[in-house]
Amino acid sequence: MAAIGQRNRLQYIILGLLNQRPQTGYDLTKAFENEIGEFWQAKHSQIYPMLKRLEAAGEITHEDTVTGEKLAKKQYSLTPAGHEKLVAWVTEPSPELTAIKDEFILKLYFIKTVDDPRLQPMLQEQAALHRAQLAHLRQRQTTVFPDQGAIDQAYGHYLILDHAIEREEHYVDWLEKYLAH
Amino acid sequence: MAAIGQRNRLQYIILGLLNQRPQTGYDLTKAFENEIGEFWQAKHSQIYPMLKRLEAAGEITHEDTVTGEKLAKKQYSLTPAGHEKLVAWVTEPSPELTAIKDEFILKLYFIKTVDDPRLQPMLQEQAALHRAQLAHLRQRQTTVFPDQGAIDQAYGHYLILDHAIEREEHYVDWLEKYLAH
DNA sequence: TTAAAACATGTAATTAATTACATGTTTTAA
DNA sequence: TTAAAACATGTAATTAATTACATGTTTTAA
Repeated sequence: MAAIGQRNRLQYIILGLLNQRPQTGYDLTKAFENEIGEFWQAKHSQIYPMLKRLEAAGEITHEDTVTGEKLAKKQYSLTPAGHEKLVAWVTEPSPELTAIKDEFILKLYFIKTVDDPRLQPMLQEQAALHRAQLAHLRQRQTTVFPDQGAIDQAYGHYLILDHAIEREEHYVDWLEKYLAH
Repeated sequence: MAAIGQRNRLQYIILGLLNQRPQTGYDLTKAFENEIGEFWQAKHSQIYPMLKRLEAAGEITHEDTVTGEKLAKKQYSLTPAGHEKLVAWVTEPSPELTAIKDEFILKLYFIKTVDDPRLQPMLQEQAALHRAQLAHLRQRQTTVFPDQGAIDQAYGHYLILDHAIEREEHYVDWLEKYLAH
């Protein structure tokens, strides 16, 4: 039998998010639509089954709550076993490089010459896309981290948002380097 | 019935690589270990079945060759239908942002304060990893593109290698920004 | 007051991707 | 001369991930 779930990083991300505060599957899904999504992707159809798995393994538990008249919610939180597993994961080395999938850059690879008429429109299109994403991330930064106190309380969150912003800045700079002026 | 293979970008990458020159599955696998791998990942166990699929669809063909006494190779090349499909893919817009998976950045997210004793060793470890990758990519650049003529013949390839190098440079710079000096 | 958006939770079917299994040849360096 | 590395091609089993299906509640803005 192969080592079960040898990788499976999603479980650790969920443990980490629940360590910050108890949350519902819906809340976790939203987290992947914000900063987390810049460095890992998951949809609710992957998250809900994982929550069941983690609960079955005794690493999280849930409490049923109701909003309004009858909207049922499950508020999940870490057990001591779950917390231990999270700490172990954060502590171990991360020897793997960033895995990137970028369809646009791939298309670029198949442009043979600098005067290909498709090149400039492609660069323009991507520049617009990444400028919009950059503006979005900068907006997030001012709302999520309005002052130094907010940074001090969620330093790691601040770091990854800063990283995402710098990445987009450099992506746009790179595109502009090859944009005809 | 859902649109079959609506996404499936791997097939286009293979078509693009075969458009440059006829190649074997082994050659394609090697391409994913170099620059292509910076922007898309695939193993031979995904590539060989895809080659069969593309051939069955009439988009590529192969020619059997033998190296030495009896080592059989299949040299794949594009058919006109395959070339058409490749051109259509390159021409259509690429509205999706880069998908990134970075386990280290995720771990950082769960570091709550600037004085967490795990922070600096984590940053150091990643800096070493990315500096090594950067050195590797720069080495590639000098060997693959020794002069302007090489660049002019494979401009897209030059662009993506340049992009990969800048990305690693900025990653290292970002890590150093938070490294205690 | 009402329609749309957001909140909330799940499963089924399919596809993508990795890891492991399986086998053999040729070249290179010790 | 020989062992290791690289070349070469595949399939099986498993896991990861997406898309589609399925259903209902609450809040917000027109």
